[in-house]
Amino acid sequence: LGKVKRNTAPKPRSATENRLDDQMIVERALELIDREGLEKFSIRTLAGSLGVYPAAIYWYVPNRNEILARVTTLATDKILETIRARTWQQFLRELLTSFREAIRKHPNVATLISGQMVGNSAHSPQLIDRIVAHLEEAGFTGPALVGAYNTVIAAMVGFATQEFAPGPTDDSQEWREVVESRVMGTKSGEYTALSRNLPLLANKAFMLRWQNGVEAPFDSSYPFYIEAVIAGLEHMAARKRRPGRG
Amino acid sequence: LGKVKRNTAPKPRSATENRLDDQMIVERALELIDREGLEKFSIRTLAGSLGVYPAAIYWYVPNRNEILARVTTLATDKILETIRARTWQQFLRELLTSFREAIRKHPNVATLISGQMVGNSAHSPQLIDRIVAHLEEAGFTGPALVGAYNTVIAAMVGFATQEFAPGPTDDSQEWREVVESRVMGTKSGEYTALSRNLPLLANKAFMLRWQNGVEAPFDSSYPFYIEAVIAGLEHMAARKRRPGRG
DNA sequence: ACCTGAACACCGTTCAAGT
DNA sequence: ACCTGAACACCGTTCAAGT
Repeated sequence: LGKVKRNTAPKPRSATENRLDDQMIVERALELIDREGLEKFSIRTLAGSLGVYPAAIYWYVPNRNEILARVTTLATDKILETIRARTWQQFLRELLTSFREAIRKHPNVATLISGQMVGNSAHSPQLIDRIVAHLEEAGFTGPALVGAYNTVIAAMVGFATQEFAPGPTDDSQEWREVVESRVMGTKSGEYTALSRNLPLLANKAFMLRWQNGVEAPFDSSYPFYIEAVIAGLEHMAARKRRPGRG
Repeated sequence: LGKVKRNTAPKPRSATENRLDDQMIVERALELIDREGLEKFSIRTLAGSLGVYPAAIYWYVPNRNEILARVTTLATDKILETIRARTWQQFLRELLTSFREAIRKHPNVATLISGQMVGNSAHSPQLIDRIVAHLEEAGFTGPALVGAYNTVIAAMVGFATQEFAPGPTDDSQEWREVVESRVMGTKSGEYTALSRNLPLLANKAFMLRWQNGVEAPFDSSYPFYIEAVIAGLEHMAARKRRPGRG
């Protein structure tokens, strides 16, 4: 009522926070992305939230992509802390669980992480070192160690980032209609395996759901997935030990 | 020499292509993304490339996100065609290989696919039906079928989209320096497992590379990954058949 | 029905100028 | 050293107007 929208003018900073630095820029960016989503995030809203003009950001950070890269690091850099595993199997179990919990807390960065983090240069050497150490413990050496390492990283990132990635629309009713029209709107009796299992899969499976992991988490699929990944690596480790197999 | 940059004015359409439609919009969009990358893609350059004003696009397509969603579908909708498998294991082997080949041809859409496709509503019911049918063949029913299905989708999308996702910079020398400074720039002797295996992993592993899958594909890691996924699912199928286990 | 031409409300980034 | 204030070169999208 009578309020004027003034996006260009920064709000005054409070007395306690009258100096900017790069850490508070990245932390505030993560807060804003958590709250408003990635699409609404901009340097200008970030600056406004910090009470400065947009150009002030560039004194501390070279560009927007650098902020986003540091946001993904911030969202995932605690995943090692809770892990207390003795065996390599238990380590992987806890690693995948811990990573998923991090994404669950920051679902709006999920797409950033799958898009940037792995291909690029985020995570800490500590994490990489511990993964490699546990895979050596499992018996992997040489090219098999490389394969096992890449399998672990892809497995860690691949599931959870998909599970929690925001849907195509905020309106789950609209999303549901798109899914249903695509799955149902076909000649009856054509996709027999799919339609037979549709009650089981509906809203519980990739490409057949209308809510993302925040509202409808894959809480029973994920343990299955973890055990499948570990069993697969156990099999490959055993295969390595009898090289006559090919 | 003397050329004037005129981004706002559309080039005249040739006589053969003087009518627009949604299919050619999506196809041209994919071409432009393949050629110039996702960051440079815009409705305005797309319109310019088609010889029309930007607003003309909106007669056929509701918004930019819809174009991108249809681009991901276009880039991946042929993956079933080459598959001639008899067993479910061989089907998964060919599926993961075929999906990776699709991403290899369109690396600049990799981040779109991991960000949108799976969480959302892209793929054809045919693909889903065939995956479900082969997992039933493997012996999965009930919640285990859901787990196996989600495992297959996450496995299919997770690795290849990461592998081919564009790096943080076009300059691989710069990328290399970032990776090296992060991995090397630590107290010597601290990350023993990592530094011991660094020659093996360098530029062949996620987070330890400075080229993406286009220049340095994970051609030996991917078969390892496929076999690990299949072996893991075989293990879970066998576990299902003796329910006293757990 | 299909597209133009212009406008609206934004962007990221740069840069001289202030303090 | 750190930030302002304004500008540049873009965006996606809307809409009256043309044909």
